[in-house]
Amino acid sequence: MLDIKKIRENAASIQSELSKRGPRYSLQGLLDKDKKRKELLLKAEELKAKRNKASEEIAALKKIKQDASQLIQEMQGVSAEVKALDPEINSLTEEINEELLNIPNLPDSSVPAGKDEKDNQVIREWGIKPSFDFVARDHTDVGETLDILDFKTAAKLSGTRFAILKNNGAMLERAIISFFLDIHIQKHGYQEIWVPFLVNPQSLQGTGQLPKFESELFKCRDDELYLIPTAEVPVTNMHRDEILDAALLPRKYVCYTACFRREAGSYGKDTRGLIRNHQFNKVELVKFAKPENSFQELEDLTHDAEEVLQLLKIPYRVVALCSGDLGFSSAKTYDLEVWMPGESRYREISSCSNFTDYQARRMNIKYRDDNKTLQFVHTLNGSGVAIGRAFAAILENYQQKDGSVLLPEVLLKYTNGIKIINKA
RNA sequence: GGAGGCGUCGCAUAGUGGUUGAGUGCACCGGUCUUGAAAACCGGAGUCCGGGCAACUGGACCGAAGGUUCGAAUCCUUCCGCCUCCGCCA
Repeated sequence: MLDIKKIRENAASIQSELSKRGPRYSLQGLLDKDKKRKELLLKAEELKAKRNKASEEIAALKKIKQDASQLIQEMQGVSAEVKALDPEINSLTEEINEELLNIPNLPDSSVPAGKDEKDNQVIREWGIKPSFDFVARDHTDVGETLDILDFKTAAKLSGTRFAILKNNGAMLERAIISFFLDIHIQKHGYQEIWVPFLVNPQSLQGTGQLPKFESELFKCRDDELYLIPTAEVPVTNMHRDEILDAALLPRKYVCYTACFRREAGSYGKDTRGLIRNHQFNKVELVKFAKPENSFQELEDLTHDAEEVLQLLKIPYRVVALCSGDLGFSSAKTYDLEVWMPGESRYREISSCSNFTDYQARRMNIKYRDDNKTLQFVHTLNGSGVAIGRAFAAILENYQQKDGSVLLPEVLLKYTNGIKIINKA
């Protein structure tokens, strides 16, 4: 969340930065409540100071066995006043907090201004789009023909937007996961971590999914637990309420998890194939960084994610999200988009963001700076990268005229030497 | 699911209604001593929210929320978390 002190001091400029996101987030109600709360707080604290002092006097009087009944009577009145004020202050505090939780992060000044995804900026492109002497098919078509993807049976088990991977398809999914993990662990120096796929509401509030986006989450009926929409949630929350050792920053984690999203509101969109499923696999990169380095860390993290696509030799581009398309908690985001020949378009496969101190403030994650002052860390994360979409991209970019799919060379050591997927 | 135990300032602990402005040990920071270090000794240190140009100063915080009281780490209620044992189980 944003710092209430900064909002108080720079209301106008923060308001204008917020409005770059598009929908109006008004700070006025917040400021009014804050002012009211401060007045009441001052009053209550004065009363409490008075009471604390009198309590000492009463104790002293009782010790020498003198009568304190007049003071006690007086303090009964003071305590009654306090008892009236405190709940009012508490409910104002709660309301203020609630409003703060619903205000998104401020876009960084380097973020291109814009309304929606059409205003996103292509930063760079990599690779050569494959050319085929036949009509390229989409991954659903390719996968079903090879009997490695089965959406019909998945629908029987769970409904739409689920997939079953079969035969060498299941094997390929596993190979991609292992390959991504190994690159980030061995080459990029991330620490491997394995986490729960179910988390409590507090964790989701920490990273920003709650309270505003509950409808996107799968929730357990009998327990206060949610299925994670991304590994970002458990991994970032590992350090909730902690003071991190400055010498160990940046901390870099890589984590494979399944991810679960309700995709409410995306009815009719990408209903086919692997692109937008309720359950998908992802290898996630998460960093905790010092504020002065966080934007450089974002560049590095983005390059780390890009490298797995380069190694797979899949063409992609890097896009800077504009202010209107930015995620709720993010100050700056680069999307990686892979080329999908079957659709003749780019598809998002990774999203790399710097959340600055927004999540850290929600989660209370700090470190001591060079002056030994406590500061909030900056948190970052990015997909490195989504497995299902990488699977789809491989099928489309590596498809052959006869319907088979060649496998990227770098995967050979993970596929038990299988170089090509043919119909079983 | 059943029974029992426990949640105190980074860690470990003391503390059952009023000098608790939460003690002690370890760890931490500064100093003395030392060629340097260790040890020893001396001293200092928490977080959050306010007021003040500042020195400084008010309030809150002992898992959480309520309650009793002039006054709560301490008493009462509810909740949460952790541990141990039993049951069930991959």
